[in-house]
Amino acid sequence: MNAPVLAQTRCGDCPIRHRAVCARCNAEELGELDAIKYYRTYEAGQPIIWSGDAMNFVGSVVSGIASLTQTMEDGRTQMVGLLLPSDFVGRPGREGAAYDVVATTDVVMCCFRKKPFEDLMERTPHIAHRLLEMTLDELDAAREWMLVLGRKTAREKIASLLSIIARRDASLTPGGATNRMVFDLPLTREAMADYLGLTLETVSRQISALKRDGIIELEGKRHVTVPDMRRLMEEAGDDSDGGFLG
Amino acid sequence: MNAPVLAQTRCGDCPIRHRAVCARCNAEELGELDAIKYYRTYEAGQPIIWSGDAMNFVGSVVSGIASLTQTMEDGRTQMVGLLLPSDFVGRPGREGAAYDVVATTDVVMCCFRKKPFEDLMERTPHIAHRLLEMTLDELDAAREWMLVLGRKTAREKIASLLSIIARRDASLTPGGATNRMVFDLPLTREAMADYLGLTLETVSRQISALKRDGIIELEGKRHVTVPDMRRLMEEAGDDSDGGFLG
DNA sequence: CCAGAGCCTTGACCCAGATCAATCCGGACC
DNA sequence: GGTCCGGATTGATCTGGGTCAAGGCTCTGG
Repeated sequence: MNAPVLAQTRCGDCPIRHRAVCARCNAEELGELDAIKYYRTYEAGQPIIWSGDAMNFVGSVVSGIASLTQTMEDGRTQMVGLLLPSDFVGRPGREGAAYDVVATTDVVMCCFRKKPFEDLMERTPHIAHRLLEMTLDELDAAREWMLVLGRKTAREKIASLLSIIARRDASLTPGGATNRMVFDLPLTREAMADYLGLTLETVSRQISALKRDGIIELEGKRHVTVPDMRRLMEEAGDDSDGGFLG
Repeated sequence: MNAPVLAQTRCGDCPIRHRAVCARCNAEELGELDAIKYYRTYEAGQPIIWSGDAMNFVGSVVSGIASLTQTMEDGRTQMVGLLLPSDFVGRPGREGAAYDVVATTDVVMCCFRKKPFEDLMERTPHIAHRLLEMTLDELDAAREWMLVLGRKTAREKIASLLSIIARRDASLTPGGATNRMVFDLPLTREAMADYLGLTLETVSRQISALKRDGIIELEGKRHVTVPDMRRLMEEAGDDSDGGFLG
């Protein structure tokens, strides 16, 4: 099932043009990247990296969904990042991993061996530049999320998560954002709870409530239709549409 | 009162060697930095930048404390970053500010005009490199904080904040970290509440509780003595000491 | 076809932390 | 000295979301 993806996924002609490093590379740099890259697949539920492990690669997600999580010794866990296709993983210049990375669905990663990648980065300023931009984006997303975790109600949290997933989904789909959105939830209720700082029961109840109130429609447990994104974003308590439309 | 600081603060001989850009610059680069830098002071409570405003500078905090906050239209606010001396402010390559930046105490900033700074960054790879490192640090801190916001109890949140402040304080003080720590809280109870996703009443109650239990001692409302950092960090629920000691 | 496993939903109850309200304390200013 | 004012504390009460528990779907495998 992954085979066709692997076969056609080449850095110079990447189906998703992973934002990480390819977007602005010229042919020569792409050649260098090609020389140090390799693909790996992980099955749903499989760990990609454990927090604290030495990490000898960086890379980006080609397909599937992975998550960054942090766990306290008594088992409380908090998801601190959601990695969708084109997202970058790894910390150039850092020794170990800071968080657990787990494949939430089946995942294909495009990896670069770390040392050569860092060398290339040294010689190629725009790669460092691009990486800085991406890291700033992630920082913004993390800070946005701090507001969700610290100040939003359970209902607002669910609405925020749904609208973020819808938004990211739209950005990957040619055709993009419309007022009516249809997508599949890539997360279990438990994973959503870990992301939102809630329990899975509360997640379930709030999803039922949003359904009852006509904000979303559900087909099965995962397939979501949002008849009116504006209403969903109101529920999320966002003061703007986050650039989602227009 | 700020005068002496201003007088002696020169990039090449900065009292705090602000981590931002100086640490690895050679004489020539320092000269270029000197040419585009200027100092600004802000009084406690004064806004430094409003979210969405155009931002024509980057810089670092020389003295005092500033905070990054996000506010929802109904007034709920969440602090998303605490800027202590040597911390960097600004997003090279970005247009506007993403958050409100407010001076929590009187603040002195060392600013660089943005355009020339970006040009310099273009020509000087190690500055971009340094900035990437710093942004990765901030991202780690933000993600660490997501665990605090999402999964910790009020008491653990307070203990986490106190130990972070103690830790940062120690790193600025020659002599550094010991098991007994003494410092001043740079934040009001309300600001602490905004950082922690709590109300100021809960903050007050939990501080009283930690005092009652002998985890901390208070002199006045702001001066804190931690007789045993290990106990405080236990209360914070951290699985490690965060590299604080040893 | 049934059994079992995973995941999800729903109900009943409880408690940590929010909310509302009454002081208190310490500095600034008259 | 007294008054004012902006924190901070403490108490009383309420409630959103956690906890515990009982099923319900749906897919897999026998």
